[in-house]
Amino acid sequence: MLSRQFQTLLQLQKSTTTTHLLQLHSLIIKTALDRDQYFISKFIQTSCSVSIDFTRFIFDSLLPLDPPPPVFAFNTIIREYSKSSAPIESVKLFSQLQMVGLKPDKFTFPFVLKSCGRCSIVGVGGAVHSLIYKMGFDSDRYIGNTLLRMYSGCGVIGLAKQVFDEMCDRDVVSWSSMIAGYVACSCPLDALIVFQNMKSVDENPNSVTLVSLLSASTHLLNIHIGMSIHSQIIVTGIRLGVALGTALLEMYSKCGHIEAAFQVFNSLEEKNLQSWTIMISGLADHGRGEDAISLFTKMEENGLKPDSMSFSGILSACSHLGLVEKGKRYFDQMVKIYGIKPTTEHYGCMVDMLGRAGMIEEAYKVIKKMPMEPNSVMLRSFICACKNHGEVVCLDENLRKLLLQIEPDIGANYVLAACVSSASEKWNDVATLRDAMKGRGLKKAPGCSWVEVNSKPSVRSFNQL
DNA sequence: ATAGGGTTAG
Repeated sequence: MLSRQFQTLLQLQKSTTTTHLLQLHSLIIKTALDRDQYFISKFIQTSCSVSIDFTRFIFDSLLPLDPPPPVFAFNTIIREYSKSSAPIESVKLFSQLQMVGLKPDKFTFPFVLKSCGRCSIVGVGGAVHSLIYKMGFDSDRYIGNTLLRMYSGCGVIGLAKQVFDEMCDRDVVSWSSMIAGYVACSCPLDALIVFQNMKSVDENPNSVTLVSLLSASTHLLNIHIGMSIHSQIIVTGIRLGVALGTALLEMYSKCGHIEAAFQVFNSLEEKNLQSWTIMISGLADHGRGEDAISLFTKMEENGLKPDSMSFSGILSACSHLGLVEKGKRYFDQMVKIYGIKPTTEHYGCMVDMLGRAGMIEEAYKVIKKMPMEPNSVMLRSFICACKNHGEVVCLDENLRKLLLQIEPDIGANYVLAACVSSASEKWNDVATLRDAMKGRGLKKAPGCSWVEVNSKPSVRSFNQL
C-alpha cells in the first residue's frame, strides 16, 4: 500500500550527507507526504536511528503545519533525546507538543521523565508529575516506575519512596528501581530493607535487582550479605551475565576476597572493559601489583581499549610496586596514545608514586603543574612523603595549610600537619594542637598521650567525636 | 497501524 516513493525515501534516508537529506526534504514536500500522518510517524521513527540532528531538522519544518505532526512523531524524538547527550531537548519538545495544541499520551511521559532525571531538574519533573496526575495516567505502571526513577535520579529519594509507597501494583522493576535508588543515594541499608519487604510479598528478584543488591553489599563492605546474594544467584540458576558477574567480582574484591573475585572473573563467559578494570584495580589494591600489570597487558592484547578508570588501576599498581619509570610510561601512554585527559586521581597516583620513591621535588612539580587544585588524598600522600623522607618542614607550607582548610574535621590531618610543621606555626606545641582540635570538635583518642601524639603520630592517635 | 520502565566504578 505504501508507494514506491516511500521506499525510495527510506533508502535515501540511509545516506546521511547534507545534500541527500535536503533532497529528501524537498521530495517529502513535493509529494505531499508531509500531509500523511502515518508516513511522518514511520519516517521519523526510521530517521531517528540514522541521525537525530537531521531528523530534528525535518521535524522542525513539519512543526508549523496544520495539523501538527502526530504525537507518535513527538514521542519518537523525545525518546531519542532522552538517551542522547542533550536530554534537555526532550523537555523542550514536550512543551512544544503542548503548545501546538496536542496532548501527551502514556508513551510520552516515560521518555520525558527519563530526561528530567538525567538533567536533574526536579522542578520540571514535579510539574510533569502533576500533569500525569491531572490526566489520570498515575495508575500506569510504566509511568509510576519512571516517576520513581526521575525522583531518585534527581537525588530526592523521599519523593521516590512516596511514589513507590503509593503505587498500587508494583512489579519487579518497581522494586529494583527503589533498591537502585537507595544504593545511588548511599543508603545501602535501606536498599536491603526494601529487599526484605520484596521477599515478604513473594516478588522474585532478577539479575538487575541482584546487581543493585551486590552494589549495596559492596558499599557496606559486608561480605556475608554479598555471599548470601551469591548463593541466591547459584540456587535460582540466574545466568552470570557481564553486569551481574562484574558486580559480584567487585563485591568480593572490595570486601577483601581477591581470590574469590579472581575466580568469578575467570568464570565469566563474557567480560567487558569494566570487568577487566575492576579486576585490575582490585589486584592493585590488594598489593598484587605484578598481577595487575600482567592482567592489564592481557586486556590490551584482547583488543580492549583501557579508559580513564583502567589507568587509575594500573598507575596505582605501579605506585605500590615503586615502578616509577613504568608508571611514567603508562601516564604518557594514557595521554598521548589514548588521548585521555588525566584527572585528579591520575595526578594523585603520580604524586604518590614519586613521593614513595623519595622524589619529593618531582612530586611537588606534578602538583604545581597540574591544571586543578590538589585534593586531600593527594596532599596527605605528599605530606606523608615529606615526613617519611626526612623533611622536617613541608616543602610548601601552603599545601599543609590547604589540607587543613579542605578537611578541617579529620583528626589525622592535624597529626600529619604537626609532623611537618614549620617553626613559625607551632603545631608541635601541644597546647596549640589541642586547641585547634577542640575548636573542630575533635578529641584525642583515649590511652594516647599528647607526648605520644607529638612524637609518634599515627592515624589511630585521634578519634573523631 | 508504528512505541514504554530497572543494573556496575576512584
